Amino acid sequence: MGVSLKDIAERAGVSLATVSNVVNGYRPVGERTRQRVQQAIDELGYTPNLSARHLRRGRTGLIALAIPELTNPYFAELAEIAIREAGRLGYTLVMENTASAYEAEMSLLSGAQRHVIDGLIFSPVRVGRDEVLARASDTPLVLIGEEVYDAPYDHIAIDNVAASRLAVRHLVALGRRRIAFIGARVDDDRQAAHLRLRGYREALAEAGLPFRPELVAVTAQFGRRDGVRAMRDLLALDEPPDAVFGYNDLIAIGALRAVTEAGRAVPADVAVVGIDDIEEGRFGTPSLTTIAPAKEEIARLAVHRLVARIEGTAVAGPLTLQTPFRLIERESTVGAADGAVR
Amino acid sequence: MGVSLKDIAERAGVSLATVSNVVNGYRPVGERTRQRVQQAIDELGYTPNLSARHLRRGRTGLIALAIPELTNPYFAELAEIAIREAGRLGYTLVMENTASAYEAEMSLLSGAQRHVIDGLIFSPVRVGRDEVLARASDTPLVLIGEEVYDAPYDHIAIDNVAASRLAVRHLVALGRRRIAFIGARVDDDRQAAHLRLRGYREALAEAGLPFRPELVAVTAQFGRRDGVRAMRDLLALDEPPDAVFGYNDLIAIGALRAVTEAGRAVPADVAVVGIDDIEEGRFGTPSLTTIAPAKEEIARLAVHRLVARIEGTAVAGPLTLQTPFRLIERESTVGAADGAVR
DNA sequence: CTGAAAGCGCTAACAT
DNA sequence: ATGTTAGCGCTTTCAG
Repeated sequence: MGVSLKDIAERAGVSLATVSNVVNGYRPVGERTRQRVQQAIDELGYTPNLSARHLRRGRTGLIALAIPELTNPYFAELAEIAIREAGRLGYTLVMENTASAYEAEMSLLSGAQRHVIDGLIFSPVRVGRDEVLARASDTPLVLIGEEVYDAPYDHIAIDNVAASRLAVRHLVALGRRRIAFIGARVDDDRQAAHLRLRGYREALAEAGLPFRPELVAVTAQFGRRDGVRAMRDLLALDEPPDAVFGYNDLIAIGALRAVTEAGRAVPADVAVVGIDDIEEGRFGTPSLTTIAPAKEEIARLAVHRLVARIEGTAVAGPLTLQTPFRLIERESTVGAADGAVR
Repeated sequence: MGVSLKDIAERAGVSLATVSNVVNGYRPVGERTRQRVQQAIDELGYTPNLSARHLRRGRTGLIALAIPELTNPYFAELAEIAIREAGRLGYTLVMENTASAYEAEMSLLSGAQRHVIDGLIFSPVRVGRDEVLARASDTPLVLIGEEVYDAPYDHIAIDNVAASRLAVRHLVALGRRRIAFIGARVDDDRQAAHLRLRGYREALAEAGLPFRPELVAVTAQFGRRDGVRAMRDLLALDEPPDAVFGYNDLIAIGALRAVTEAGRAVPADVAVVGIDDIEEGRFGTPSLTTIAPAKEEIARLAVHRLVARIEGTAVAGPLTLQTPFRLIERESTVGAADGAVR
């Protein structure tokens, strides 16, 4: 073992409690005592044993961020911010990879990690409102990304319907008439894919454009490959689309690849827009027009809310927080301007 | 608090030790006793308190993966595998973001996380041989990615010199004569960038091509933007390169973007190759030729070696393990073939 | 402002 | 095969 509180107490000639108070600052400590203790700490190189602290406090200092995949840059960017914020608040963040699997999501949700984590930030994919409501665990939970109506949990996300509307309006404004949507499993109306589809339909309706089911492509996952496949199918239609709105940037990037492979021009023949504003989209050719969510804010809010719940701090404001987003126009819809990467 | 061992012991009418043995299996337990205990566990919904276990065992069950940035897809892919492997071995992996900062790397190396993590997998960027050798902490350490000669630690990486040689030979074989290299801080000869530069020079020498200092571009970081900037400079030369070898895929992707922006053709005017085989490179236009390291093997080896050191298991084999790699030819060097994404 | 001591839940050494 | 118990290092009453 290393240096413990006891060692410091002996060295400084004070009690355990006093050392603890110097370290934690719960109670005032006399200036001279404090200095002696601090000196002993420095000399012996003391670091608190967190396991002991956690055992005593009944908390572990660990919070989990459960996401479908770390290799989706959107989640990697989110995770990077969340890790930093958690650290600032004295917590360590661990990543849980659900791989979009129902079992993994349920396991996390129902508290398989009790005694391991103090709280959970969860981005559900397969699990819906019913499962969240039925949850038995009392581990604090913050939801991100998905809409789970009326659940008694904090929920942080962009307004998916409005964001999608904005994306599609942009395509409409460019004069596109046959606008396709590529998303995943839209049959399940609890999912964000459904909300984004709804925004898509609303924007079409606003513009007086008909909704054409054949222009909606369903994918199994949310990756680049899914976008490629779906786009190939769309291009094979008798009347292929002149624009595509992808559920996320990865799907949109896949679509971009498929259009280019097919020898058609972006945006001349097909304009493409996604959601997420991942860095990859800024540097591709063509660069990708996208809806940029306030990732910094989402991650920061999620961590702070969760920590507040864990520590029992009063939390003001509604459970559901909608974070801002904006349209970033790039080459995939408006073509190359000065040619510079933004 | 929740349900503890004691609660189970009372319910099942046995001692604490017996319950512990049912849970951990250290000692044999009679079949009937086991069943009674198991039933109590199920009924009361017991999960072990890890803080207590860790306090008692003197270990936390946490290992850290310290990388320069999670948003570099190479590291995200590595992390995803490492998280999975750690979980299989009963450990939880936490990510430490050094942001390529010297202080952050030193802090981790010198054991600021003592009592928090049982071991560290570390991908150094700023820190070199001297710092690693001077390390005082006794937390087990496994190095990945960088060459730190003669340090008494496990080290897992590809042969950077050989990998670079392979990449540049490929460009030579395509008939390129003015081959540039884009890397970071090559002045420091302890870094991988230096090794990759050496491989580059060796391949040039083999081919009887002169080494031209003006064709070596130095970047501050390892991102796409760095690649763009460096490539712009290279293109501004009186005699611009006809091929570029990027330190990693992100830099190569930035270079790709710069070439395209400048209105030149890839690979006709400039061929581009990187290292890492990140998924992004497979779906860009043009797709990126790259050296693919065995990421699965690197991550798996790193975790297993580290856990072996933590648990004091005898570890066979040398400290330094070189993992395989291979060249993947794509459009950025050989042009579009059938147009299909691999 | 400081000290003494209980006890968080668990594992492992020692008994039986 | 099972029981008893010390003690890991810390925080936090309760005393002084």
